[in-house]
Amino acid sequence: MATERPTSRQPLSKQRILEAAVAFADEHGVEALTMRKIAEELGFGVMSLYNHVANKEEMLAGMVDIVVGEIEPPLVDGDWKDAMRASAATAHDVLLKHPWVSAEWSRRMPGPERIRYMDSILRVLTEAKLGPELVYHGYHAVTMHIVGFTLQQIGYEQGLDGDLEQVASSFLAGLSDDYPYMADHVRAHLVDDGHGDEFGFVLDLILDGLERAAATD
Amino acid sequence: MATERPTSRQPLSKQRILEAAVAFADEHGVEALTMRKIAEELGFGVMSLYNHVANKEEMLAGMVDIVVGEIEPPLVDGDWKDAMRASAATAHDVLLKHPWVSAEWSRRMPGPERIRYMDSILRVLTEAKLGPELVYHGYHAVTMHIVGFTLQQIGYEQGLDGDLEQVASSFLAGLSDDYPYMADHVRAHLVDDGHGDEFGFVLDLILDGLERAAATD
DNA sequence: GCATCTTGACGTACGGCGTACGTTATACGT
DNA sequence: ACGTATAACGTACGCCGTACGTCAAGATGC
Repeated sequence: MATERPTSRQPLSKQRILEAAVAFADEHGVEALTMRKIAEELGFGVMSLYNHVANKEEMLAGMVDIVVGEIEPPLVDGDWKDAMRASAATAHDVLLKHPWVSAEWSRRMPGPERIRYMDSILRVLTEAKLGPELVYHGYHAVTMHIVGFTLQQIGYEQGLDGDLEQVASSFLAGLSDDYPYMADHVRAHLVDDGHGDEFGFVLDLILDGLERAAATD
Repeated sequence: MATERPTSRQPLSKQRILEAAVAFADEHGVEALTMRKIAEELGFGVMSLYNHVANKEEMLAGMVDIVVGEIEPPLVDGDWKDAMRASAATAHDVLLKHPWVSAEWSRRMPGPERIRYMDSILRVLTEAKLGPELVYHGYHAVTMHIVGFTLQQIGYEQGLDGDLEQVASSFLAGLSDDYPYMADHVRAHLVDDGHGDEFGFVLDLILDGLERAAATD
């Protein structure tokens, strides 16, 4: 007859808080995330969270870093472009699975997992013998592509929350005839999601460009 | 002896509100922007704003669109790559002048100015005879680069608010020896801001890649 | 000249937010 | 057995976006 309630009353911890917060943000969006809701989810009072995280900002930083930890870093042996493509693909998947992360990624100093990830990218580029200048630019180009592209993709997808066809056609209806190219582009979005692997297409533009630049040094 | 106060008491309007809000966000950051502060800035009560804007979200959308209107669209005659480069450069400048815009850009449906801008980009790409597939991908690649790159650049710059050298070296001091490539990269950031025009470098990677892809069709 | 309608200002109030602060109950080293 | 540290809790504060009701001044119709 102890006073403990048997319901999921493992003690609080930073890890448990962050995991609950990530799950909550995945489901309801990061803009709906509040300290009170996370506490409630875990069955504690709001202020108990503050024994484990300094404030909401630190919690968000920790959440981002947990998600970054899910990304597979590139393998170091084998073709460097294949390795980068494979790792970028997992990064793309992870960011799509946690749609709030891309927007948070940019405005924060990197946490431990992100440092680890950055280092692995830089290592592969360095060992690809691109030279310091191209490693520097290439690193920025690749990470920019991964986060920027995914961010744009997510923005587009939830801009037309739900029925693509309906939203697009009503958008087209309201579009002035002065913008025929825009109208064509929207229609192009409607013809299946074909257009192949667009993420990979642009990534290859960058990787091939780097390779070519290294060759003509 | 009328009851009017002479101080800047032109009547409120949506345009005046948006301009004040843009200026405020430029100075204090968009996260510090509140309806009360904008109203105070203009010398009115909070709720008077709501006679001109539906809510804060609509206000933010309007603010973004005003800034997008500052971007120079590409010229349609002359070399298409030159035109794209020039327009992208002004976009980059504008986004740097209003550092909060890049982050807001992505999560909104386009407003009138952004539609106008999108159409002008698509027109140049179309008239460059890239073919529909490359226009589609190229449009996404270019706009992704402009917004994504700038967003990343801004995040980096305000991540180390103030003295670059100091922040970077203290970051290096706390960095584990397990990440030598990362350390090298941070040091590379320290050797002047040289590295030339990185924004343009990556943009050229994309533009040249598009051109080459069009040639080998 | 008067009545009516419209516009845009205003103040009040509500629910929710992040979090500072003081209190209390449990666990543990001695 | 007894201090001490840890981590839970509740209360309270200031700020947020905004729903709602009010009201003065100008525009409009007669």
